[in-house]
Amino acid sequence: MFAALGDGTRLWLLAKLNRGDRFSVSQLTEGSKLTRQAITKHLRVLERVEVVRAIRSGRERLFELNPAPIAEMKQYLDQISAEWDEALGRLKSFVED
Amino acid sequence: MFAALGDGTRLWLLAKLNRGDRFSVSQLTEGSKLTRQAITKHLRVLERVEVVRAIRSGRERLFELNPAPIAEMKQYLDQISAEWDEALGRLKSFVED
DNA sequence: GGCATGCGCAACCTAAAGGTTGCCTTTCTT
DNA sequence: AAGAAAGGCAACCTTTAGGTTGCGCATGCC
Repeated sequence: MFAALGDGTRLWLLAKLNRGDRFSVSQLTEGSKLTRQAITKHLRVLERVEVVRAIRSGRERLFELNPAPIAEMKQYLDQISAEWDEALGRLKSFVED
Repeated sequence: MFAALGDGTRLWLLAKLNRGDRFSVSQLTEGSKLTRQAITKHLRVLERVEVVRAIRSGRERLFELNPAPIAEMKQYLDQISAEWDEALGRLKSFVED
């Protein structure tokens, strides 16, 4: 999941899909300096971790964002910082004693 | 940042540091099947994005977690899902009209 | 039917990521 | 003072990630 977002091009794709519109592969390729194939590969990566979802309409594949795994990730980060805060709390009360 | 967390070993390291304790390189290497050098490299990656911080004490380098960039990342994800929710809202009111 | 459009598949290339090994320096211990 | 413990550095290897090119297959349009 983190790895899927750990690439500039893919973050850029997410940004394009962010407004809630659906885009075809060719549309997503526009303005990217990369080949359609490259974009396809990136989309495949995003698809595998389900942060993006494709529905085919005729000869096109329209991609849209899927918010669920993003929420999951936030939870994970919340957990990390919560445990960290707790640890800081323990340290503080230890120092104060 | 995402890329830095996009590796199993590094997530594992973060998990070890998560309780708020400080660990030396050797300590972090224990139980990991990898060489000390490999761990060092991973730590360097985490250090570069500042999710981890090292302080040297004698001949050791003690690593600790730095919560700030994690919070930053959460904010970023919040922004994504907020914009997505907003888009869904627009869609909903459009359908209802 | 015939041609353009939108994609997928496969082969291939190159650079970078992940790992190991060997050796050297610094610090601690006794 | 000498040896052990903790690390850093550099060279090297192997796999994977990111990209391109060429071709083939549907779908849409006239």
